[in-house]
Amino acid sequence: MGMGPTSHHGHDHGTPGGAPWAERASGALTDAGYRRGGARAALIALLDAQSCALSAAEIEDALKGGDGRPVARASIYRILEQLEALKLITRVEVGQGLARFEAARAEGHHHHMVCDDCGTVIPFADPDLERSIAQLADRVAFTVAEHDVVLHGECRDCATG
Amino acid sequence: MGMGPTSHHGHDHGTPGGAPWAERASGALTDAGYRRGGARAALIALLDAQSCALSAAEIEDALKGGDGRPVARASIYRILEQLEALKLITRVEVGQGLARFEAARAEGHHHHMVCDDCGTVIPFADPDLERSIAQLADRVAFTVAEHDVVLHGECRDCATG
DNA sequence: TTTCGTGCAAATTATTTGCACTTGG
DNA sequence: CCAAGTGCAAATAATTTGCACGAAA
Repeated sequence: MGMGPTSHHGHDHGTPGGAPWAERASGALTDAGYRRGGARAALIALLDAQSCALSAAEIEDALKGGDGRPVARASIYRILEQLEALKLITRVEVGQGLARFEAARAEGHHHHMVCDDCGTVIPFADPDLERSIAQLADRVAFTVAEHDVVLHGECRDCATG
Repeated sequence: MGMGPTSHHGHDHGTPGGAPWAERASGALTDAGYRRGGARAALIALLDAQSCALSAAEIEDALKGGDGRPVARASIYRILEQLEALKLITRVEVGQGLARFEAARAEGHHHHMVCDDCGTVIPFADPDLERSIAQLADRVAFTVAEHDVVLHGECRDCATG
């Protein structure tokens, strides 16, 4: 239950240019007693480079395609499970029958729009929406740890063309 | 594209006691050219009696357990697919690796809280949240047809006991 | 009767697990 | 050296599909 390698405390917003998430993830894994492993490092690097959620299959393909080293599907799922347990990544299900995963960064909180026509997933952020959810979370007889908002519809390309 | 049995127009909130959804569903199916079928009727009746989303397995068990007549799993999925295509039901995915379905009633719009501990799914409604989503929908370069909000955390029972 | 609806069983797809081999500490 | 990390292939779980029979129009 360490605080992580660096001396940050509480939130850690900002730092938009660099990407401390990969470091934080590696540190948290070490703290949790995990060893260093090639597959895991490749997966973390890939997730860190994404701006939105990827499915296990997409991760496998990206790593196979030279964007890191190839990692077996089973390892991908196992690593994703570990990362999720440590809250380092977030699982996103948008109704396509598969799960997507993305780095959980305090500063990059967002939700998703899904084009039910072409399947594209587009991220978006909205402070007002977050405020509504925060207020709601205080009122319900339920301890809210996370929340997900998914908008379904048609993306501009599908609506236009 | 009928308006349904009664002469409502625009929103139709209220009608809490009766349940015109089953009728509307049957009517829409007939309009769409479907015949009348026992399995489908049983499924519609079951969905109409629920206050929240059920999974395919739960539907199968409920129907097998005397709450209607037994329906084969394949038929359940096929019927759910038809109902979803006609927007008569809504598919809800809350991150448990399975899909849930519920009647799409204009007057009963709500979202879901999922206890990540015991798996219970609890419905809730919040006008302020809806307002935020409606405003957001107007601003984005995306045609929003539906939306889903899922709160993850711990239910009162799991937090207390 | 003629087409659609339904059940059963096999097929698919996403994900998990078992086990042998490799590697980090 | 030893336990943890990883790959491969088989096992599961949810959902879909093919085909034959029964029912609605």
